[in-house]
Amino acid sequence: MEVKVYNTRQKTIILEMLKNNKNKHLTADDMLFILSAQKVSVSRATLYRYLDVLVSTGDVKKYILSESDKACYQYVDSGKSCKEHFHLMCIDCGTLQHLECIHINEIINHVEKDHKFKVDPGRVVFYGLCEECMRNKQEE
Amino acid sequence: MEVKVYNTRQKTIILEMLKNNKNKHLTADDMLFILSAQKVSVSRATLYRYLDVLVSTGDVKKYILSESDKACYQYVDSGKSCKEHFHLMCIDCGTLQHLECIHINEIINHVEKDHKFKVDPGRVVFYGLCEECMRNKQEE
DNA sequence: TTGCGTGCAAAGGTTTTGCATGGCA
DNA sequence: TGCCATGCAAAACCTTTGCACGCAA
Repeated sequence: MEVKVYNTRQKTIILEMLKNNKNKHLTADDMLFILSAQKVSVSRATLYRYLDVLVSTGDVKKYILSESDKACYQYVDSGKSCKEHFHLMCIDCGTLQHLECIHINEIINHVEKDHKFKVDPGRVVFYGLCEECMRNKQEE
Repeated sequence: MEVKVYNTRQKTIILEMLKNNKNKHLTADDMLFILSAQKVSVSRATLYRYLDVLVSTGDVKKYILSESDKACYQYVDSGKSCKEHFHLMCIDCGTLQHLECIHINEIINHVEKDHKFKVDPGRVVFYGLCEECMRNKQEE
């Protein structure tokens, strides 16, 4: 049985805000702050509930940066299907790169065949250091 | 001025337990469960306090596997570098599998060399379906 | 004896949930 | 009108902290 989904003012507001902050990693608090600065109001519960939905549909990535224990969220452009490629998240600067690469797909097939585990690429995030941050680390 | 450090029963118990579970990611709850099964008791506060010390000395690695907000800890043998393995998290039943596999190292090297991104394997989680849940899905 | 370590309970901060109300289709 | 979504407050959750007592050296 199909579950109906309603469009609401709150969902529109949240989605717009996420799209306007595409390249930033936002905590729930950050988002509530942004929204309150815009003089629009969404309850914390609604925000978390909708973020959960967006994460499960793959429109938003959720991750936890090492330092703080807070969850961060980032909107992912669904123009190109992000469900079929991987993501590289820099743990220093927070930049999210999209990685399309045959080798990765080979690995997925390997894991499914030989390890009996069907990976959902859209949900996987590789954490590490991007080129720039790696260089900065070495200079320290 | 030097701060004195005392050896105690609790510290010995915790360190032994961590060494006996070298290749596993343990949450605080996991550890308390293991200890209670061994019929030894350490308070939660003491556990967290000592883990903090071990993390700061580098004997224990702390990280948060994304999406579960729990901190994981792992004893690190000072001799060898931390084993490079990935994790398979079943999005249905929540089981976490440890995946040690040569192909993984190839992928890490490939991503570092050709995509200029240094992956930290300890923090990467592959989300997907385990064998059992995959079978259950197909039967539905 | 000194003062670090411990256990308990309470507090802290983030996220989730129960319930009555609001509002989309 | 049916029933999903929302807001509020409370609960759940993991982790930290204050305080008095215990215990290593």
